[in-house]
Amino acid sequence: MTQPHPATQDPLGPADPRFLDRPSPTVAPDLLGRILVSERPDGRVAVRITEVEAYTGLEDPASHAYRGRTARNAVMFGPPGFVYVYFTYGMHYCMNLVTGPGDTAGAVLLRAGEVVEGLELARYRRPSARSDTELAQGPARLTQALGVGREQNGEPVPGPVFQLLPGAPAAAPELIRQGPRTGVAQGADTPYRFWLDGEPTVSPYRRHVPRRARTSGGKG
DNA sequence: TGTAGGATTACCT
DNA sequence: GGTAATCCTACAG
Repeated sequence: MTQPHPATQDPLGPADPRFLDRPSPTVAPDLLGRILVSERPDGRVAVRITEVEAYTGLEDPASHAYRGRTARNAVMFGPPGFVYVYFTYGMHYCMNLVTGPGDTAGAVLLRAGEVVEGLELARYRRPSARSDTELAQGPARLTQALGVGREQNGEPVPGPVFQLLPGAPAAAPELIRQGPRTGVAQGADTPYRFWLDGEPTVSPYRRHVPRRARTSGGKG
């Protein structure tokens, strides 16, 4: 279930405009170890990315883009280099980087990271975190630690809010692992989840569990 | 217009 | 280990 990822031969740096204009399964491992900076009115938080998932668009039954363009996923169908933020489970936001090639609705979900700047602000934003490891351990936690919500949907990367830095250093290729995506109902066997081996911020893998049918007359 | 279910998390035993 | 929370989205009728 876990396998090493064949390292990219000639990876582009995140400052290169072509960095995100590639298929998402290629971009995803190249994001590991990079630094994502979030500049918000209340301050600046940066995370070192440790876990991601690739979604490939119309061909991918697990992608929000699978059923075509809607108001919700419109950003994914635009050019690479923008953030796609979505709301889920009635309370959480998660963020993606829209990738290429071109307008193919590819995206990489940012699943976990290590807060490397703005620890105090991240702790304030994530009061339920019992340790700094939990500040950005999980896609909704990472989004909350960065102060990202619905208003950041469609923000450019790089841009005034988000910056993607090389990392110091970027992930060592031999530490990159690859396996099935977490929590998705369809396409769960496609090994498009990438993470850094040994990182405590990587969220534990969970298979998708179908919601139990509501009982008629019961609550809900 | 109604309804089922979700790229999750926190808290319970 | 299990499940409630909570509302938006997509889709059927």
